[in-house]
Amino acid sequence: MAARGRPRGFDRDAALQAAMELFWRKGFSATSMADLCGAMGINAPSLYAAFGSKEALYEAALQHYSEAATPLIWGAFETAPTARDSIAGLLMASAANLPGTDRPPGCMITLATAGQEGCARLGDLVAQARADGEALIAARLRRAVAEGELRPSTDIAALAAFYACVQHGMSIEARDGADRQKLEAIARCALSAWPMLTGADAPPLAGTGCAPPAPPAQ
Amino acid sequence: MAARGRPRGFDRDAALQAAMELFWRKGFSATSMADLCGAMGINAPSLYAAFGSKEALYEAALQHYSEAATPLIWGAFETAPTARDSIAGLLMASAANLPGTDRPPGCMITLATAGQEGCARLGDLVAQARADGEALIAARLRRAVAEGELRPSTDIAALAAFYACVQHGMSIEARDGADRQKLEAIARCALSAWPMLTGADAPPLAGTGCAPPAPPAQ
DNA sequence: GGCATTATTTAATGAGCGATACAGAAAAAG
DNA sequence: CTTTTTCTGTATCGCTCATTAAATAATGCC
Repeated sequence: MAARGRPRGFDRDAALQAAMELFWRKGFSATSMADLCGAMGINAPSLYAAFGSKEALYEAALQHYSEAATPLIWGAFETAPTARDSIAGLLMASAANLPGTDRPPGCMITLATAGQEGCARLGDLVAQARADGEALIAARLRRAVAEGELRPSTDIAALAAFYACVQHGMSIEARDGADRQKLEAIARCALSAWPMLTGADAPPLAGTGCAPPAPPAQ
Repeated sequence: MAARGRPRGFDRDAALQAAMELFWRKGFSATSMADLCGAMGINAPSLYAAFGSKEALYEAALQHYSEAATPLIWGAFETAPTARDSIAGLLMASAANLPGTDRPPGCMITLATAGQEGCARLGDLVAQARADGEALIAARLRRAVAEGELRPSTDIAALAAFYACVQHGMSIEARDGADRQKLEAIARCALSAWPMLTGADAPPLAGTGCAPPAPPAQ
């Protein structure tokens, strides 16, 4: 089937890339249609014809981001020989890629706040993507237990939450200007807990002096 | 001096509290004047007379938040007998207070994105507040070195960045629905690295299998 | 009482928002 | 060629945004 009618006068992928960078940097609601049209080099009707709406364009930009960023951050996660290597690779790749030299700093998914900005559907989308990351870590740890790398008593949920938390925090640090060296230092600190978290049968940090729960306040 | 003129018909602190919760939950630009007026129970001119502008109101709300939240999170930080206790208390208090049961989840300062939303002044304000938190941790660690608790070779910058990163990440987890138990598990994991990070003269994680730096991509 | 001062309500301001109607332009199909 | 189809530019839609002018109401001071 041939392309009927007047051909599109712009590169759809390049326009999507420009929209992604803008959404990534400024968030959903702070990015206006005028901003988008300016960065994409097209007028509003072309944008609507190609992407449907501002919300649909954000969704496409998120997909585009995920396809570009996932192999960089998670590329070696499943193929690494040990769970320890998987997580070390994840954190080190995050440290290498999150500082924004030519790109916006931090992870677009981690820093997205579309849910608070009134658009519940987009908020669920990015929250789900964040949860998927933690689930990937947990699945890798479960596999390590099944393969005998980790003890069955390993607190998988706690480890997955911890390393996901560190990776999320690194996006905030990156957005505040942290460079690669600083993020790598953070990653090394987080990884230094690995033997303690996986080497003992006792629950992590038992008897290390943490105060008992106090009633939540504020 | 007596109060001349018609007295104010609303409670300024209660209105500020309502504005704070709205900004906290939705961010600066996604919170409209109509939202604020509705939550504060006043009309726009009263808001402008009492606070000056939307931006000034955000600044006042941030100040109000800081005064209310700082003692809860950082209250025992300086008085704790050891740096280890200071940081454990910081993370455990964060775990106790960040899950939003009756309040918005996560830390207002950590999650603030006003800078990306076009208002540079407010962005600098919250970024500075985040940097201040890390500086507090670093100062506490320096004190611990001076008092002999920690070795002079301790990598203070790395430790401060790491624990600040974990605390920042906890706000993202809290906003995604993490409860107190989950955040406490994260805190325990982070604290379990303490002996490794402070017990050796060697730089943290030397020879623990972290890949050498690769060229940043994406 | 009347006057000065301050707060409140109502209503309106201009600007910017996301989204579209319409006409013209560029291609394939007949 | 004409017709059909699709894209592009201009101009605008109705709406919401933050902000404010004007009029009214409530207090202290005289």
